[in-house]
Amino acid sequence: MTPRARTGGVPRPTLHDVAQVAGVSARTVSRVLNDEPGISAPTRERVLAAAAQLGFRPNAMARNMRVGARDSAVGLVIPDLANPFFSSVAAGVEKTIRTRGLNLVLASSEEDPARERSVVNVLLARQVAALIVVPSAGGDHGYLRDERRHGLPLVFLDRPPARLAADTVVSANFDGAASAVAHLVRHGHRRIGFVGDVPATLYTRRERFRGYRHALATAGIAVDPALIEQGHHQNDAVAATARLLAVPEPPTAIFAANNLTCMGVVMALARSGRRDVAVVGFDDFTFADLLQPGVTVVAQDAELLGATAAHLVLARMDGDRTGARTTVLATRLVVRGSGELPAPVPVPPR
Amino acid sequence: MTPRARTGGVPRPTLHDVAQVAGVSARTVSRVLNDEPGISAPTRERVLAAAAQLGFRPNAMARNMRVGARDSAVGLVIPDLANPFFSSVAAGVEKTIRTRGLNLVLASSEEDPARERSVVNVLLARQVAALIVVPSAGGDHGYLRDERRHGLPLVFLDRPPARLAADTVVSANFDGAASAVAHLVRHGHRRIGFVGDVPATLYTRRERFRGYRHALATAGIAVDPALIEQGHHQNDAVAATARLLAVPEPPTAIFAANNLTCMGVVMALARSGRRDVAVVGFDDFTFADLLQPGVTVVAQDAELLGATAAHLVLARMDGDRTGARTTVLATRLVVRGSGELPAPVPVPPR
DNA sequence: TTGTAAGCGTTATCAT
DNA sequence: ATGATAACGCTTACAA
Repeated sequence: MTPRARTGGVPRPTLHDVAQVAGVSARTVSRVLNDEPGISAPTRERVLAAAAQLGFRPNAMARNMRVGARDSAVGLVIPDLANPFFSSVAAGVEKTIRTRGLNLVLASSEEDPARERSVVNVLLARQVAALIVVPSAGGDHGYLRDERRHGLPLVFLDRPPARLAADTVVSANFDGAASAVAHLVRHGHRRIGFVGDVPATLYTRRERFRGYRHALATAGIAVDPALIEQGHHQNDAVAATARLLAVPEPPTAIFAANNLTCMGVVMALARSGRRDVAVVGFDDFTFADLLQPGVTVVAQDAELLGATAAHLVLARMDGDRTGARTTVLATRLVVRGSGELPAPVPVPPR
Repeated sequence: MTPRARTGGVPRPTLHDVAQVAGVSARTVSRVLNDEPGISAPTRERVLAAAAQLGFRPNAMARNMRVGARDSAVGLVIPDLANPFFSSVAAGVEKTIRTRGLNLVLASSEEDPARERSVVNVLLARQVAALIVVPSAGGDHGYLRDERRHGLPLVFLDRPPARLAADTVVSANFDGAASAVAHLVRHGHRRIGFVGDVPATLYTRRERFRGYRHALATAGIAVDPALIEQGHHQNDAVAATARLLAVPEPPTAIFAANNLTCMGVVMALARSGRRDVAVVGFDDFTFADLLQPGVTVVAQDAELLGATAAHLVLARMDGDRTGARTTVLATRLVVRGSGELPAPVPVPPR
């Protein structure tokens, strides 16, 4: 009757219990279970039998502690599990790390820096072998400097950290956005609306907005503040689109800066029966090709983003001690129709 | 120079290191960090300062081991992280357990019973506080009987376990499917195709097929094997739909037994320009309401499914020792247009 | 108010 | 080929 404060039920058998049943020492059981050499066949048999009979399961916590190794888990912090972009990222991470027998521990920060820090601390206390973080806007990651010094593989994903130099994997947000807007310009548009993420301080939002402005500037088009809107959820974007269409000289095209806003823009246009407004979105989504017209997007590969971060983690675990690096993954313009709608008023020839 | 086999870098400071710097014993540091009473203010200060200076982080593994508690994590095994249904389930679990300070450890089984068993073993070795499993078809969960005996809260989700009595949370698959098909019958259809999950042995597939047959039988319609198809991925369902439309007396309506197959069916119909075939799907999906026509579905609440399983886990952790129970969550028919297309040939009056 | 010793379940070291 | 003992980092008696 050991005084173990378990959830209830019979206490779980330990190595010693197995040893006792098998009539050997704990060390021997350990040897057998770890396939160490120098064990006689009969002993081996007896130990295995005893373990099976008791339903023995090694305690990985105790093992890790003794071996001084960190846990065999990689922590991943994402802002929102229900957003398909982030769940694809998670899938990419999981597929990559499990080739090395590592597990995924997932936590959600709800896009809140305080909560992000709290879950990061929990993961670190659990001795995760590495940490991948999609940082929330407004955070400060200086507190992770020590961890890096202590050798923790730490990679930031989709957005760079604040006040800390660390490995980072991001999409080519600026280039992608610029190419999207240039695409619209090429189709004759000069009044191009922007519907961005929230908050406006978010890295991806800022970069994509830079790309938007750059493409306009390149085309000699002035940025009209009346054409700049935002909204994080679909419904916000629906409202934003309505506002855009109501300005005195409304846009003939809209660039939607992420998957959710793009869905909102598309919804708003579909509901109001406007099939003349061109749309290009950032980040692809299911059914973008089935809508009428198909939605032209700048696609980023979410799984690849996750896999790339995971590979970086593995390299660090393998002893790569080179300086922090930033990897930028190219985006790809996927032409489907909505981005090729011509501007209604033909551009006058030069 | 302690001989710790860390990933590299400086070894991490321990309680003793902090004690040494603060000039107190480890016990005192422990007291301060756990806010135990009986500590003088100055000592407290010094300890806190030392901990901060060293960047000390308590080792949760060591703590749990001593306290005899299990890990503060709940393990969740799902077949596929990239499937929005399962990521919503995960979101529901996460939101619920974090109200109790528990973390989510997620693993993917790839719908493979062998892999499922392997990841379950890894999670158990990690001493997860509880386990929620979406079991793959063809598995045998008898090996978990001991765990239940040892008091491990264990809940099966979306599908029941094989060869084991344990808590289970599922949707009303039979009822939902039957109501979907009855809905089509009500709109005059008598040639109703079925596009099911893969494998055909999958619990949800079997239940939904039972519902399909039941609804047909109730309407006095014989099941025509030529109208039964299947496909797990969208593309398979696209092909399945094409085959259905090619049979001598093709269906005027299709019941798609899950979200992916439904997307495939809708895609196939959209691409072939068939707007006359009615469709009802099982499980809702984004944009189902934006397509032309909107897709009528039997919606199940994936997040609620996850939350319900998590609540069951919490109850078990709180000491609920009653027998294994099965919870069935109702589905809801969401009418959007595709399921209300009338059968082209009017049904002759009786 | 603070410290000492023991022990959680495992593995490493050194014997035998 | 096998075992006794210490140790991993922490908390819980029990002293002082």
